Amino acid sequence: MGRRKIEMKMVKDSNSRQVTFSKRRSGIFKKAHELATLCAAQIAIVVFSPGGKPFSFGHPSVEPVVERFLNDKGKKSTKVYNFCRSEARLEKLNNQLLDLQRQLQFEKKKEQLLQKAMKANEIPNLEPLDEMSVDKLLKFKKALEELREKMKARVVEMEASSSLLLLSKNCIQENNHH
Amino acid sequence: MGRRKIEMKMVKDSNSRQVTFSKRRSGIFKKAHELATLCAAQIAIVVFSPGGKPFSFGHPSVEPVVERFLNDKGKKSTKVYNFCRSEARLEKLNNQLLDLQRQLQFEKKKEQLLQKAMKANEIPNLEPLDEMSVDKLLKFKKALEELREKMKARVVEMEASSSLLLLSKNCIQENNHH
DNA sequence: AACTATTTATAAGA
DNA sequence: TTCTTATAAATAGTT
Repeated sequence: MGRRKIEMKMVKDSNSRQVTFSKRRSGIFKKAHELATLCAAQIAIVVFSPGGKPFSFGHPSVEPVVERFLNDKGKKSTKVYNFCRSEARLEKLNNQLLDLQRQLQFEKKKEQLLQKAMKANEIPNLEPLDEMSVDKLLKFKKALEELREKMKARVVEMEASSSLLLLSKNCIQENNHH
Repeated sequence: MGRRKIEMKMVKDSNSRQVTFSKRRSGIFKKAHELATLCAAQIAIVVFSPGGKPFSFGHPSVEPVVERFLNDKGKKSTKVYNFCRSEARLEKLNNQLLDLQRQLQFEKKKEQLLQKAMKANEIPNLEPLDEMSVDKLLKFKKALEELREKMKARVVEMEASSSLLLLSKNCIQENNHH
């Protein structure tokens, strides 16, 4: 879209990347506004710039749309939902960790390549990144997984007993939107 | 965009509206994918069709991006919510993750500096940066070890409190602001 | 679902 | 940075 067709790869130059990000972000937000207007649709967008700065667009606003989406997704619960939520959050943490691991390893590789290149150019070398970061991340992940398994077992057990309890106390379960 | 320019009002005919929604939704998702690819950006979109059906796009996926956004927000604003004990613990895990993300940002910045240095054919003073990196990694290791201990404690606590939960209709909340 | 006449988005340049 | 503009891309109405 523009003077030239561009390859669908990450823009290497950091300045150009920031410019491209700004232009395209506003383009997407405009499209989102149009979609909401034309179709009476709810939409939420959150995006982080390459520098990690958050931007968002929401119609009517981000939070209710996101909440609705997350609630629609995984729901079966009674009042034990606090524990289910905890369990769900653990899974999210797990996913985030996996992401971080991948990103850290990716960064490490890139750094190694850069260091090689610098060596070839007779530029003083940098200390390699400590392996510890990735190792500890892996252990952390394992611990989280173990914890999650224990919680899962516990939650299932509690769901069974507490739904009986709640029934006897005339509690209304939340609706499942599906 | 198309054979005719259209007014930016809700499309009245329900069939046309659904068609417009589908076309534009896929257009936006495509743009989002391009933004993520070109700019190495994280993006999450959730949208409900006029009929209330949910659609989503996420790079790397919806949940971590939304979580990150919500966490960022919570950092800036006053805490409105009370958390159950277990959730307060989880929030600490979240904070640890945010720290990891900052760590990652740091590595990325370092990398950018390396690239700049190579481009400019100059040798910047990289030694302080490198020392800082090692120092942060050591702190990171310590934090992870503490975290593992906390999680172990938390499992024990959960197992104890789950029996209490069964006797209580509502989640026992408590302020957890130290 | 496919097709195009148009409109819209945007990459590069100023 | 903001604006301009040539070109790529999206899409409204049609088949």
